[in-house]
Amino acid sequence: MVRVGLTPERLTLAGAELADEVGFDQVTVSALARRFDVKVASLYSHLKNSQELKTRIALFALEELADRVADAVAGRAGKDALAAFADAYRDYAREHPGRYAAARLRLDPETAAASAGVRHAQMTRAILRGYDLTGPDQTHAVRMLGSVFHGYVSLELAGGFEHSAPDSQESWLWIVDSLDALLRNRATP
Amino acid sequence: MVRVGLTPERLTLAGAELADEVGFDQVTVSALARRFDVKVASLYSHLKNSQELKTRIALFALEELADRVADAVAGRAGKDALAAFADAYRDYAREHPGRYAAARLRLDPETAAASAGVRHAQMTRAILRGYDLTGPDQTHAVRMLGSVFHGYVSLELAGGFEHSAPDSQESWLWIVDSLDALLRNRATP
DNA sequence: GCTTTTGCCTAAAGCTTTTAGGCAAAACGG
DNA sequence: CCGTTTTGCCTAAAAGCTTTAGGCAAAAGC
Repeated sequence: MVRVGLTPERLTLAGAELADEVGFDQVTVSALARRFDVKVASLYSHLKNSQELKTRIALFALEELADRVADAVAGRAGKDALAAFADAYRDYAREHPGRYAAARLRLDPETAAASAGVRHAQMTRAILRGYDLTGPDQTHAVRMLGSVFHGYVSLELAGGFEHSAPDSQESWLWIVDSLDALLRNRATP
Repeated sequence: MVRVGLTPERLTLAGAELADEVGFDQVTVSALARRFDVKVASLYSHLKNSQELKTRIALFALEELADRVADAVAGRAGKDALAAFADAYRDYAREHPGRYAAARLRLDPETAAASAGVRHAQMTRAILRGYDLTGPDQTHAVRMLGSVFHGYVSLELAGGFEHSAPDSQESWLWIVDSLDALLRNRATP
């Protein structure tokens, strides 16, 4: 009986990889056990249940994505920062579709409050510092940016823009451009 | 042995209702059988498999949503049409979260091409007739509108805007307003 | 080196999907 | 109206996923 050295962390990472390969909702405790070549029940010493596995992958993905975004926007401002933010988001989703899907898992409020989701919100607000938006306008803008980026990436991943011209990349640039113009127009004089 | 009168149509509708109650991914052949108080295997005379059930619900939802949107935008133009389109979309998602999730199911290309998804694209383009966009700009705009509306609705359904001011409704109006302005700015002179 | 802890195991129950084959109710045809 | 065909729901059963309980041996601690 050789010990493989399972830990919640290793299981989470392997789960994230599995998610990217087969899709987040195909991530099961069974599939993970196969991947480590151990019996299914063995994983239950490290995970409370299947839900915990998914939550852990979600938190991991949120963190990883937040790190990437932070890296991308560091030292940038204005439209430059906006584009870097948008690209970081989109690139992550394309490189790691399963993890991206995981990051969208609905977390219970306490878990969400303790997650890197908070950093995401902060960084979005930071982007908007370049645009002089005041009061509720800032929140509206945060919500709009979140919606556009999430919406676009999720439609793109679903293959929505695959079989039609122009290229998705062009639309992406057009949209980022438009958002920049929109935010500048909304700026308080 | 009383016959209940199962048909693919009744199963689809019941599946849609079930989706709204418990979430689209909790819709199972088993749950549906329980709802009709018949044995699970009985449903397999009417459905090829679980996937077909889900696809049927998705197609049903797409159709229903397209009907609603068509109704909402009929006789309107410009910003008025844009707002009606947006609201129809959002209201459907809030009234029928499970069906809305179903409508986002990834369909294989042929199924998608034969679905009401085509009408959705046409109606989005129709909205843009009020904004004099030419060539690729129109496609970019279609993609952006789809992204914003889908993104917002999906974040809202996930509870993303629940515990913070200002009210979600205000942001929604702000966003529709902003999109209208954006599209007017993009119009070719 | 001996004890305690830990990690992976077997066993088993419950749920979902799916296929195969059976029997009785409904529909059809004379 | 009765006999035949079709249809609809049934039982049975296999295979996969989740989860719990209890066991044994490897690793860690003294």
